[in-house]
Amino acid sequence: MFPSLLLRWYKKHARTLPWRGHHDAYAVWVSEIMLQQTRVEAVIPYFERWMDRFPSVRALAEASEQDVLNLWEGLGYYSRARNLHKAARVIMDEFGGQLPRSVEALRKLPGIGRYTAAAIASMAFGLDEPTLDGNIRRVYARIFNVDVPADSTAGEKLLWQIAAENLPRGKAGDYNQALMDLGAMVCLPKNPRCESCPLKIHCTAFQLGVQESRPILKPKAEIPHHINAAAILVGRIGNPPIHAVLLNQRPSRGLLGGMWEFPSGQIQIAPAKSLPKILKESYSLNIRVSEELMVVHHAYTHFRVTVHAFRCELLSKSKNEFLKWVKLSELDDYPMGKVDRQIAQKIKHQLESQSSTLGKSRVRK
DNA sequence: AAACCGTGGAC
DNA sequence: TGTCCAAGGTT
Repeated sequence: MFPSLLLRWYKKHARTLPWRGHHDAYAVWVSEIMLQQTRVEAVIPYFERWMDRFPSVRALAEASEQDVLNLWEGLGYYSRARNLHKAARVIMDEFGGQLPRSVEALRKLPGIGRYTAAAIASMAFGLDEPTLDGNIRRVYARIFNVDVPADSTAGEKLLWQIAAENLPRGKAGDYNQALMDLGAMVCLPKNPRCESCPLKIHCTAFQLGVQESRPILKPKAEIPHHINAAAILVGRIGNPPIHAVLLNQRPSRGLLGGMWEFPSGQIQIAPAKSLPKILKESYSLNIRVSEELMVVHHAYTHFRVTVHAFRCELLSKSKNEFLKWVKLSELDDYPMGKVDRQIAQKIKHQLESQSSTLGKSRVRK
């Protein structure tokens, strides 16, 4: 029925994307991981840089995690990068550098779930595997007017079944991508372009005029708002002494795992007063607050945060193994989340303009 | 099952 | 301006 209509539409309207036509399973894999919860436009420059720097499974496996996270900085969901890195080493060790050619084996690799395994299997290996992502879920929920929550257990089961039943044999790769292109360009979440949709005559939700309210999704929990305080400790290291700042490496699990940050903590109120106590408890750092440098607002997926960044003075040395003095000139080599990168940039500019002013005044005399 | 995990663009 | 949400996976 509609699969052949969709494939015909796809031949004419398929997007030209850097990872299409690669027929290199590694490129397909990298692109699928990057595309998880991330828009095509955001992925393209990262994909190009990645394939340039890590052109093969071997190149990725031999890289350091620091290098991997640096290339990923700004894309978000950093466990994807760490899992990609881990999986590359598994593929070298257990599969001789070649991706396994079955969904079962692919799914055992870290970072590859049901969707990604089927996407790689169908697109890179030509296997008859149906898949389901946010686009395909929306397209099917409209065509078949699915009226149970699409993100519930029952809804997911039904939609995966629909995906399997409608899969044209021998064309799964193109078909899966066609569904996603349709979802991204025509069957949009809001204001879908139904009049130019090749499947409108088959779309139950469109016939009933309820396409805007499909898929039905479960209500989302409210997100909390936190207040954080961060300490900017400036020192001098090396000979001749160069400006450096004290950074902390976050634990490998959880938010911004493995990334670097300015020592910080969550507080209730009165950030300047609370900061010394927090740093004492969390990092064994004895500090005195000197001045407030900046305030940063940021929205993560599950909470919002307001960060107060303070210039501070170190009162005694700390032995915390996760803390490190980093030269301003080497700040870019340390992967950070957006908030800390913003703070780092500001500190860098401030100290650079300071030292250049001092330099000029010295020259004058 | 529900919570957790980033960022940026569109409206 | 706040809200939604985008080629999901893990715990």
